[in-house]
Amino acid sequence: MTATRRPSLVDQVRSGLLEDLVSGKLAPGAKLPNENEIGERFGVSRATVREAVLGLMEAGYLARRHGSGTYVTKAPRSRHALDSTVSYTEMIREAGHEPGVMVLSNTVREPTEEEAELFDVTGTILELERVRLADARPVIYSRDSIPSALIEGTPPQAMFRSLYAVLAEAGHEVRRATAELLPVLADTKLARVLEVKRGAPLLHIDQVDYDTKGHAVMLSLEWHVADAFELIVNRRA
Amino acid sequence: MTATRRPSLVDQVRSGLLEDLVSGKLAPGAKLPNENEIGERFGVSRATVREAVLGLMEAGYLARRHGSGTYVTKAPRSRHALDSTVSYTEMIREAGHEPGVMVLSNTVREPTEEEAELFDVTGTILELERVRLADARPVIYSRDSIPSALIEGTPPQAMFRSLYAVLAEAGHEVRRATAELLPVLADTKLARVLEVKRGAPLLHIDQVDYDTKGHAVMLSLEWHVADAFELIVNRRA
DNA sequence: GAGTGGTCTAGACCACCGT
DNA sequence: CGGTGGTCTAGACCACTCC
Repeated sequence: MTATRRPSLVDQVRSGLLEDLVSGKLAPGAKLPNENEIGERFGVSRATVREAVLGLMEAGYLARRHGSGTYVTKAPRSRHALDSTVSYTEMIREAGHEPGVMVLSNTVREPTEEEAELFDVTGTILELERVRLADARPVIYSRDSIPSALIEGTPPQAMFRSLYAVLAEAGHEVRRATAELLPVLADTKLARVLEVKRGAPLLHIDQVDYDTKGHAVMLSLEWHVADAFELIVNRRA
Repeated sequence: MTATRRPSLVDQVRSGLLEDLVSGKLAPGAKLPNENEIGERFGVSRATVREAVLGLMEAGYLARRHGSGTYVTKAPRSRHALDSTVSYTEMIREAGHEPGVMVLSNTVREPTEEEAELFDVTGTILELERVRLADARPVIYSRDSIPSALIEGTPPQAMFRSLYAVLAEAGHEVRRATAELLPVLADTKLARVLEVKRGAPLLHIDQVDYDTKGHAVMLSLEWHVADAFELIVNRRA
């Protein structure tokens, strides 16, 4: 259905300002009008302007300086940042490569002890073993586990699409995730599926995805080829 | 001086709620009073309550459900998350280890091409080569570069403390940072200083720190021992 | 001192959840 | 339907920056 909702006033102001940014009407380093003037332009209150600006600040486009003004950031936002996207398909595409997926296995099995503890629901686990491709080159090997109960009725061929889309359609949209990072060496199996040498450096990511209600809905074990694409993390004090 | 500033009302409400959380008065899964009641309790308006709750949501303690209520998150917040701290000293301490630092070198030199482009100021670069310890075990080797102009007048012995503290005192408090992650293998030098085998897996982090004005103030090249402590990244959709 | 963002209020109406 | 969070307003005063 993808209900077409009226964008909030905050959204409208944010989009309006963003348009000025990408069109170049507001160049990097330029100073924005003050908050009252922006409010007049869009016909909204100052509180609404502030929330819109806050969003653009978090996205890295703007910087506020108390007592001075609001300015356009010089350094453009880093794409495919690890902390602001959860979809690797998107990440690969934004890095300028053609994303692809190869399904190695698709099984239903009993939960492991770790999974039984992690997931609130009981029952079997659907495990998907895949290799992601960037321009036909293997870049990520992953083993994803989802409780079968969460995606009952989803046709098997849907598994070839994004698991996030599958979960969202089943009413379990992923809102946030926790990822643990660990550098490892490629063993024989990983070397084969990722087409690297045995002992090559890989980044292992152990990730748990949570839906809007805060329930764990997917466990992902991933191994990333070292130089496939830049993995960026934005850190804040 | 560390000016003692009156905490804002938002801070007071956030602290008050946080106290209930850590004391267990509000158990995981419990439902909070509605926003008007919280406002009455602290004597503030609903907007103030909402901003405080927003902070606790971003920190992962609370979850709001439209039309239902605000609830205490079940999974406790992961400590030493890579995206919410920039100080490794803190990270090591929170992981339950005694942090330590060994300074390998402390030199002043001309900027590299990359540094000249990155930093807004000109002049020489102060480079600090260090090994961080957790309970006397080497866990991170780092090479930090700061434009000398930014920390003029800082006594040399200050370099043994946190560089973030040094920068903050010089009026360049670090607000955010961008980190690029890359799994690598230990070469001979890294193996020696980190006391691991040659070819051992390491996590290389290439980080740029920015101050409140958005200017780059420090460039850090780091190599982390694989299993020293868990590196977590919180991701949001 | 003039102008900016930072904080806060009191109230209104809307959208969603559960009974 | 009542209760919850989601959005928004109009106005006030404070804190900081810069001339």
